[in-house]
Amino acid sequence: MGSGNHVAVARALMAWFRRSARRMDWRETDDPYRIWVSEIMLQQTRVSTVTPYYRRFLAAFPDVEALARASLGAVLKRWEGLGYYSRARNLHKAAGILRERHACLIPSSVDALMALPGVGRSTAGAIAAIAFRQDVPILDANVKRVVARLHAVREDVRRASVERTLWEHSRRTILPGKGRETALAMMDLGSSVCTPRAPDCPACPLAKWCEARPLGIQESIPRRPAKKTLPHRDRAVAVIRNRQGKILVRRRSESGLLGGLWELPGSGKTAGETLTGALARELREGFGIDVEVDETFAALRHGYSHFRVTLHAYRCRKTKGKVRSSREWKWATPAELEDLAMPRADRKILEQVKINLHEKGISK
DNA sequence: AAGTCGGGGTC
DNA sequence: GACCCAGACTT
Repeated sequence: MGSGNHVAVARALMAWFRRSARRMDWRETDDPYRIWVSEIMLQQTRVSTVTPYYRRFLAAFPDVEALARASLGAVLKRWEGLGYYSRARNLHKAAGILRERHACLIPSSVDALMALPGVGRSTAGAIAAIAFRQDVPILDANVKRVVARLHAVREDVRRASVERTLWEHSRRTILPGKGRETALAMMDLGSSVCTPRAPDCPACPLAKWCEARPLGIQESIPRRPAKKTLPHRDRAVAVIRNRQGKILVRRRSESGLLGGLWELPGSGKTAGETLTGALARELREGFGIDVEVDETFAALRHGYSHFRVTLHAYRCRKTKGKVRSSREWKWATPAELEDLAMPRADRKILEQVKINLHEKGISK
């Protein structure tokens, strides 16, 4: 594409955007805090998924001060089910930094934004462009796809050298003085017209400049990496009730998978072990209690980003010992369990527990 | 550069 | 089932 066409492309994009802009809660505000929250929630997450979470989160934490003051547990509870929980941890941590060092103000420069935990170049660009109306580029999945097709980039778009090229292409789409509108327009175009599969090229305002379209290769850009089959694990989890009918739960480490969430105690099996044997061992080593592993009442398949797991839920009875562990744990009533942030899979297991209790006519 | 990190909508 | 999503961070 000739360099002289960039302004024409940008103008065509703007004209299309004025007719086709999508409406979203976070587009109705100029509050940088709200836009920041939305950008974090939207990382690797669809608009339709985010919307209800965004509303509940902002109702609970309406500004930086409220978020910084809240406990991590309260923040994670509002994030429960949204996934990628490091986003919530980083958001909470960043709020603390903003309160201590920035008088609760969101910085406006890309570099200062990138210094916040959980804010990379793309998110920093989006906040600077949308909240502060700067002429800076973004490169989310939508924009990456649009510019890769526009310039017929056949290489793997994850390669660093290719990514630098795409950033430059994104920068050239900015209509001077219209950084905010350009960013929103490119995202909308990628979301509603230049879609991963079956793009609606006849409706595309950039069709006459698109290099992929005349070659018929638009659907194979960006090039997908070869699919790899995800490993599968089996895991046993225990439902242990004490004499008050409370259930034993423990809190996961704040780093790593599902960090900071509460879960049913459980274990994977190592070589030469049975699943129930591994569960008994984990409870002995991790909590200092002996249990009798009773019947299994649920098996749940669940997929994570890089592996799959089948959770086998066992009812267990404590036969000896008092719970003692270095990890954080508690006996929780059903009502208390509702207030803890838990992984989706564990939540489903507990739903089964409730149903079973109901069927057996046991109250509370 | 490659791996880690969720969950659900959608085809 | 596989693919995809307003990516960041660690190793």
